[in-house]
Amino acid sequence: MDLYLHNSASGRKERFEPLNPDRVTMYVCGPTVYSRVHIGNGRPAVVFDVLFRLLRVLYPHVVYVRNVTDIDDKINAAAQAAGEPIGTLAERFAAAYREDVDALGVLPPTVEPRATEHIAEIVAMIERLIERGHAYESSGHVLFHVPSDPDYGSLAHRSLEDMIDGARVEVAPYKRDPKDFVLWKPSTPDLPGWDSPWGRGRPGWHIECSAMIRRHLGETIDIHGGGSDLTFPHHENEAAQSRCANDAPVYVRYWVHNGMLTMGSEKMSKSLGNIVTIRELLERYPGEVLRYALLTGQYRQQLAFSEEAVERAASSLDRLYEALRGFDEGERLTSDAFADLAPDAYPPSVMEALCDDLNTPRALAAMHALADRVHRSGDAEERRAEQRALLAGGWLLGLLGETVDAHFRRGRQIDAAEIEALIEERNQARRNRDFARADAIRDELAARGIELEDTREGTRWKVRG
RNA sequence: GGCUGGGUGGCAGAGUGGUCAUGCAGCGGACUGCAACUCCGCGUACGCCGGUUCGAUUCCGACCCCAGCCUCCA
Repeated sequence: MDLYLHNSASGRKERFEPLNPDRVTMYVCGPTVYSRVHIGNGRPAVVFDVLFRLLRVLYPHVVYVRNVTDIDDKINAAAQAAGEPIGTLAERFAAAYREDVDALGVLPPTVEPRATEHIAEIVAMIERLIERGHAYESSGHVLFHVPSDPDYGSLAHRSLEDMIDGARVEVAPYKRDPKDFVLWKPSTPDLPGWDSPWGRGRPGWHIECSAMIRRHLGETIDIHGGGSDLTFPHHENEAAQSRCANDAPVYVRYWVHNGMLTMGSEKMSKSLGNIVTIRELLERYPGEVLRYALLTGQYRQQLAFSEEAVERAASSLDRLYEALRGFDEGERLTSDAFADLAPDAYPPSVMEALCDDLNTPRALAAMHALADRVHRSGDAEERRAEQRALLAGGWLLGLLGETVDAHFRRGRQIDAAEIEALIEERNQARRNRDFARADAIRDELAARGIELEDTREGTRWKVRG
């Protein structure tokens, strides 16, 4: 099955053809680790996790790199404010990030490189840029000279004339051109720094990604992902650096950008202060519910985030889990086993939706259609087959990874034996047509948040969502 | 101002030149002792104005409105 992805560079949906099908490469901009991330930061993690899963199904070998930016002025500032060593703070938030996205069902990437572990590569790349006449040293800084790259602006679709010089940035006197940006800057003794041909200093943000990609994935990669707000200037600058420092004619074959989450009508962002952290949400909702909510919109569109959206996601997800009732958990495949299934072992409807530029809303609709098929299945064997299909589709989306039992207990510690005993007592009362007693027991359980359902197979229970 | 992407039923959100998205919520019915789950069914949805067409929410043009990027930002 062919995969189609929207390429930001061309502005259109293109058939995905990896440079080398035996080694598909993908890089996604990870977090700058100076605080807890918000749910908007969770969107690319989840979106590209779905793409990673899909690629693993379609190709034998996928290398997925998601970096950690652990050298940045904001980290320095946060460490100072917290009275904590910079490295300790960065490490703490890197761990927090992993914890947060793990709760969202995001698989670990193949490599998670840190900027500070690639200083040698960064310095070497800057030296190449200077040699080739694309960068220059000035007042202890090294700057990329934007006019030296004839293709600058090709990703973000803007000409140099479009960019109003220094419209919103004060132009530093050491820049030859207002658009020139920093590759290396000097550090003071109290700040992290590394020796370099230009003195003790630290790298600029854009060069980190260029260097890490070159080191781990090579000069040309298949997919580069990230939020649409990184397209300019981050990715444009990154592309310029790599184009000019590398020998390969192409840097990124497919640029893939996710749209922003909005709160009300505005983008969720730290600068606007309208954020809600993943951590805060996890105190109230399962990570899987948050993931479902993030998948209700196609990744390129803006997605309206709200409490109501999360509540809706919770109800929708319950519906899928209801269809898994009675599934023998012993038959459940591990995540790795799912990844190794042949592409045609996944429900075609879900595959087709995802192969069409990751149309997750359509994939979720397909999941609900599969759930319907479970409910309408004739015999136990057919039902089991439909449930297996549902689970395979679920794996692609990173959903339905819990057992039905665990899902409906909603993280609560419950004495199942006691509940079962009460249910038996109630059923005895029902047999005796003592409905007052039966209802009293049901009400008592309901007060504890436990709902009962009488089915042909007997009575079952779940914790109210 | 430049460059992107949008405006779909109560809400969220797909999609399509002429039959159905899907989910949540709501309503009616079946099932149930009553519920819940499940099932069946329901609701004059496609910003505005023109054009093309036998037929447009879908194509074309104008207009209005919204959001993102152009500064750190997923």
